[in-house]
Amino acid sequence: MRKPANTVELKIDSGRDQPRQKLLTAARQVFAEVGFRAATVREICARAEQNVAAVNYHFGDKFGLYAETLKHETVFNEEMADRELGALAPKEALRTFIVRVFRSFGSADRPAFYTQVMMHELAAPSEGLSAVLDQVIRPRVQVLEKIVGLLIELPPAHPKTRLCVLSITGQIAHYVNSRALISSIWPEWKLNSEDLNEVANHIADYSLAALQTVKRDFSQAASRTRKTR
Amino acid sequence: MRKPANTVELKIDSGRDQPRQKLLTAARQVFAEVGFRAATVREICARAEQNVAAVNYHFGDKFGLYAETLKHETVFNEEMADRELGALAPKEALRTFIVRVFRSFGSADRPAFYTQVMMHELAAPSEGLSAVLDQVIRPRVQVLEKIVGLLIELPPAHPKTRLCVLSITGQIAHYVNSRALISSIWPEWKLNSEDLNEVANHIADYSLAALQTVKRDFSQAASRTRKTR
DNA sequence: ATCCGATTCAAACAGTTGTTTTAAACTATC
DNA sequence: GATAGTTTAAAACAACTGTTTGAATCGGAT
Repeated sequence: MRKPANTVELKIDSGRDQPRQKLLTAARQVFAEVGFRAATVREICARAEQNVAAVNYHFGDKFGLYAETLKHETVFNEEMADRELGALAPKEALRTFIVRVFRSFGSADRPAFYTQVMMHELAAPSEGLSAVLDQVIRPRVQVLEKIVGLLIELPPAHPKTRLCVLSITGQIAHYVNSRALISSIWPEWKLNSEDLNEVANHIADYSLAALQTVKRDFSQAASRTRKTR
Repeated sequence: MRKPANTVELKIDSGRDQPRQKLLTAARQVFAEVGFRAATVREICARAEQNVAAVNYHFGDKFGLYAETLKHETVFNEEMADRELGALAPKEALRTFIVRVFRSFGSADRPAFYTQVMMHELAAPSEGLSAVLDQVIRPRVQVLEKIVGLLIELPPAHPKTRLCVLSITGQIAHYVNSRALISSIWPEWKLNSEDLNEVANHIADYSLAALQTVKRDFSQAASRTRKTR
């Protein structure tokens, strides 16, 4: 035991690092299920069929494994998605964006890794939050700001654009964050991928209708003070 | 030490149970901050200026304290609020409902207890989830179903009503669940109570516009199959 | 076959957790 | 004021955590 890895060590002989890969996939499972803090290296090692010391040997410590886990899944293609969506009319761009995000959540019984990790990070933030934020959230928000800006004819950075973007992302995130709650309130609601597709289209319809009204109303009566009583 | 409380024991001599109350308020703080699992009885007892054994003596075990904590805050006046909303026109009822929920979240620096506990429960559910669900969530969802049903002229139990309700609750919940994320993306966005009031009114405007379109569109073309491409 | 570094393993370590124990302090009643 | 029941307090317990240790094992170059 001489070089217990803190320097990341490129490792191009990737054919022969089964333990690392097994640890990574097991870790992704466990971190997604219970979050960083509640995850135990013993559980991870058990699933990966590795010794308890393997995590510290290969990744330095528990958080090193977590960070590697977050890094590894970053094979997203924002530019392509951006270009692709830019070619569509804004209305259809919004709809396909929503449908695509929903699809990336995975099915009801097998939600995607980032989806679950983000929930844990939001409830009990660790150092990993900013990584997920930079790599997954921020780019998508920028795409949405652009689309919504076109739809309501306001700049992407306008406060009203931001509110509308959050109205959309809020609707989407709800089916991730509160899935347990929804299933508990409406037990017959299965939320399989077909259902989620219907939900995605509902959100698109709902938001397109709202955005059209925003476009119409917001331009002139920008500063309407409303009493909340 | 003879009767270490598992039978709840009404305790009407409430003037003299400082330790219990101090434990409960300290526990609410800690549970809200880090969730049930990550909370430690030592931290709770330290804040309550009580001995470590106090939790087990007064509440049986850690979860007994948690359950009592959840039970105790249920002195809400939902019924009154419900009756009050029924007297308003549906549009204004929706707006005041949203504003009121936002207000119950507390200000930015001091979010309400249930709000934070629910986040932790959703990310890492414990036995306490169903309690919060029954006492806080379900009643409010029913109120919303009624209002939205009136607005889109569909029964409260209709699937489309459900989707619209979730579109509204999703927008609201987003400012709770993802507050850390929002503050990180738009650091200048302070989200004080004035901001939140503006957000609440935006959500009302946004949703009223969408619901009007739903009412218009949904009645005739109920089963429109849409290709997602 | 031999050697040396890299890897694996069982065991142990140090710290934290919820809970229990045991005795002391308190409180109200006779 | 003595006494029985209730409450507090310090300490210890057992289980679990991430991490380290040091020896055993492996795999390829000599």
